[in-house]
Parts: sequence; structure tokens; C-alpha cells
Amino acid sequence: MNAPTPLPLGHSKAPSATRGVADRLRQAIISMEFPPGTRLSEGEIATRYDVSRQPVREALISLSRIGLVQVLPQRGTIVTRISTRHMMQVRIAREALESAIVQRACERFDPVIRGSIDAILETQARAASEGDYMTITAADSQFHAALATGADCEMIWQMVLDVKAHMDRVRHLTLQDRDSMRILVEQHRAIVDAIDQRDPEKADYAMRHHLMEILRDLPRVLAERADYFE
Amino acid sequence: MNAPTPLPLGHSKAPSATRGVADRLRQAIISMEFPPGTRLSEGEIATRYDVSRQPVREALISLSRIGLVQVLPQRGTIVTRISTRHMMQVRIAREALESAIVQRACERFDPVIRGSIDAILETQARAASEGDYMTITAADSQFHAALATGADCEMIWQMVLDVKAHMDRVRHLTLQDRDSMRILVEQHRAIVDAIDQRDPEKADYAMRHHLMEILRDLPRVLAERADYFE
DNA sequence: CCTCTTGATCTACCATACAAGTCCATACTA
DNA sequence: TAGTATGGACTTGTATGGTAGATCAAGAGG
Repeated sequence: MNAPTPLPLGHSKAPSATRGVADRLRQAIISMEFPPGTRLSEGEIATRYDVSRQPVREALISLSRIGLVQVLPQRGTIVTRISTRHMMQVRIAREALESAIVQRACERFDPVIRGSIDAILETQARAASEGDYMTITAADSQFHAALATGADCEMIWQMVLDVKAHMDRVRHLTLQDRDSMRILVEQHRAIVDAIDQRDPEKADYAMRHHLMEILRDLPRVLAERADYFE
Repeated sequence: MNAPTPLPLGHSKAPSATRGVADRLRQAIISMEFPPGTRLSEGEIATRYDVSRQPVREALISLSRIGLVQVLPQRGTIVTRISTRHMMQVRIAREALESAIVQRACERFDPVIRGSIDAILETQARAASEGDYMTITAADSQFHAALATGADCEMIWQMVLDVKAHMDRVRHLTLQDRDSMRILVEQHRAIVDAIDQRDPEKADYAMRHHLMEILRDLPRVLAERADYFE
């Protein structure tokens, strides 16, 4: 609280318990291990992950900021249910942010990262032909992250990650066939092509078209698993 | 962690200490009471606000997610310094999000909220002619919030609030004269006009033009207060 | 003068104990 | 039977003590 002290920086890489619990919980929620509506108890999670209640509590605070869980004071914590209204806003937000990213990418893009993207796309194409869902998903995340990093939009990418969590959760409910996987890769290629051509409008269109696809099956999921929705 | 239980809802409105500390700290940082680079200590803030360290800690976690503070494990917590690179991304993100909001507002907008906006603008116009900075700022926030709410984008507004905090902090460093206040109100009117006319392109342009204005004086501040930047 | 060690003193982190609110089954009452 | 207390078993919220890690200053040794 005193005078602005430089506070010298040295790097520490100790993985805190809070961070660990947050990551595990986040993954568990996105992967539907804890489906929407699941009641989470600080104490229960603490014993399960073998930490005290405090790190769990702090992890839940972070997740509640993203909107993955809802903390109801003195009453409990639940995994947030899916709402079409919320998902609509999530889609709008992600479209807006990622569209801005690719448009900026058309202005300037780190050539080194540009090179690494080819490798990502190749990995993804191979995984698509093999129907390797895990690799596809990982590469997809890497692709979008590389776009943001290359366009010098790392902070915006952090925001995208938050809304992306909601979309990933829905995507885990929709089975992906190989055709849709191949389409995914083609859409990625279209985005990169537009950036290479320095064509903002084309990049914008390609990205929005790509993101629109993801929530295509939301109505069907709603019909099948109404208990996941609110 | 069990079966998805409905978890009946009843309303509680207890203002938690954590929330209180978070709000006060947030305000203190934005208003430059705690300028960039200020060292914050959990214990010190706890005694100052007369709560224990735990609520303070949780509040700091929330603020660190927004990016207003940086928690360095085992070393300390500081109020984040301003970086032009970060502010560039903040501007891009806010433009993208609020542009999306007004474009959606052109499709559908709650008529009741539309009515309330006139009152906000009138309040703001009066405050502008009187040079009432506090009222201007409050009304500005209300205006943008009303746009988001009317367009049914409340979740997106939450995201905007986070990036807006950074812009508000910078704005606190730039003195506002009455002319720029009047311009502000006119820009708000232009946005509303475009929405009334259901003209997405016009609304988009008006919003981006409005937001661009805010960071106009950033270079000057950088020159004057280099110690606030990194 | 420079380098390294050492220990005092900070910090955030984590665990534990306690407080307070909510819900629900049960028993009591009219 | 219907309605209402009541007590206990949850929940999250808050307070506090202890721990490990980081920094820094003083001093020893070269």
C-alpha cells in the first residue's frame, strides 16, 4: 500500500493447489464429467482432490466468474445449466472477439507463428482423416490460440478462452463425424488464406462462418437432454 | 457432486465481506487512489478495511482475473501498470463487444429500456453543461449498460465491464473539459439514433467512433506519468 | 572491491476452526 | 388432517495460525 516500489521480478513456477484444482474442475465440467446441474460441495471436492477447502473455494470463485458454476451463499454450488439465451450471447461475444483478432491479423502477423500454423493444420488434417477426436480438439485450440498470439492479441485470447469453455461444453454433447471434422480443417484453411491475402472482410466472413457451425446442433441437444438446460 | 438436484432457490441478499472489499478495491484502483505500481498487502488491506485476510485474498483473486492487480506468489501483489500494448487490446475488445451489442440492438430492442435511455441522456446533457464530472461518468456507465440490457446482452455487458475498468482508469488521468463532455453526449445520441433507425452499419460506426475518442489522450499521459506505465 | 553465505523479515499460500445461514425431517399442536 | 415449531445436518462465509518461498541486508571470506 506504500509508495510504488518496483518489486523486482524473478520467476517461480510452483503450481499452486488453487490453480491445480481450478484446472481439474474446469476440465471436468467441460468434459461433462460434472454435467450441468451437478451439486458441488467445497468440502467434498476438497477431500476428493486431497486439499483443504480453501484452494477449492478459490478455484470455485474463478470458475464462477467465467460462469461455469454458480455459488449460492450458504446454500451450495452447482454446475451452471446451459441456457439458449446465454449461449446466444456467448456466440456473439466469441464471434466479435475472434473476428477482431483475424482482422488485426490481416494488418500484421508474426511470421514465425505463421509458420507454426501450417504444422498445426497438418496435424489436424491427419487427425481428421483418422477420426481422432482428442487430437482434433487440441489442435483446434492451438490454432485459435496461434491466431491470437500472432496478431499480438494475447489478452483478448484470454477472454475468448472464457467464452470458449461454454461452447466446448456444448460441443462435447454433439457427436462429431469425420465429415464435419474435415469441414473444420477446411474452414481453418480458409481463415489462414484470407489472412495471407491480407483481406480483412474475407477473414471476418471465414471466421464467423466457422464459429457459426459449432452451435448448429444446439437445438437437437436441447431436445434430447432437457435436464441440462434451464 | 451427486445427482443433479434442483437445489431450490430462495433469495438472500447478504452483502459478503469479500464482495465489499472487491468493490472498494476496484473503485480505489480505477480512481487512482491506488495508482499503478502500488504494492498491496493482504494483511495491510485487511486491517485497513477491518476484515480478515481471507476475504481480501479472495477479492484480490477476482481483481487479478480482470487484470487490475497482479498477484506474485510468495512475493506480493501490485496494482497493474498500464501498458500501451494492453490498452490497444482493451480498446479492440471493447469495440468488438459493444459494436456487436448495438448491431444486435438494431434487430431487437426492449421498448421500455429504450424509454429510459432518453432520461439518461437528458441527465447527462444537463451534467455536461454544468461540468459535473461525477454525474457524467455515472450516466455514461448507465447508458452503455442500458444498451446492453435492452439488446438482451447482459452477459456480454459483464465482459465489457471488465475491460471498461482499464479504460476508466486511463480516463481518470485525462482532464475532461466541457466541450469534450458535450461531444460525448452527442455521440451517445448518434448511437441511439442509429438504433432507432435500425441501421446496423451506422450504429457500428457511431459506437466505434465514440470508443475511439476515449483513448485519444493516452500518448500525452504516457509522456507525463511514465512511472504509471511499464 | 567483489562474491558468497546467512539469517531476519517480508510475502502469499494453505489448513483448520468457528460462525452464520439454509433446508428438511420430525414432532408437536390445533 | 393440516399447519407450525424445532432441532439437526448440511451449506458457504470468515477468522486465524502456521508454512514455504522470496527478498534483502549484513557480514565473512577471497
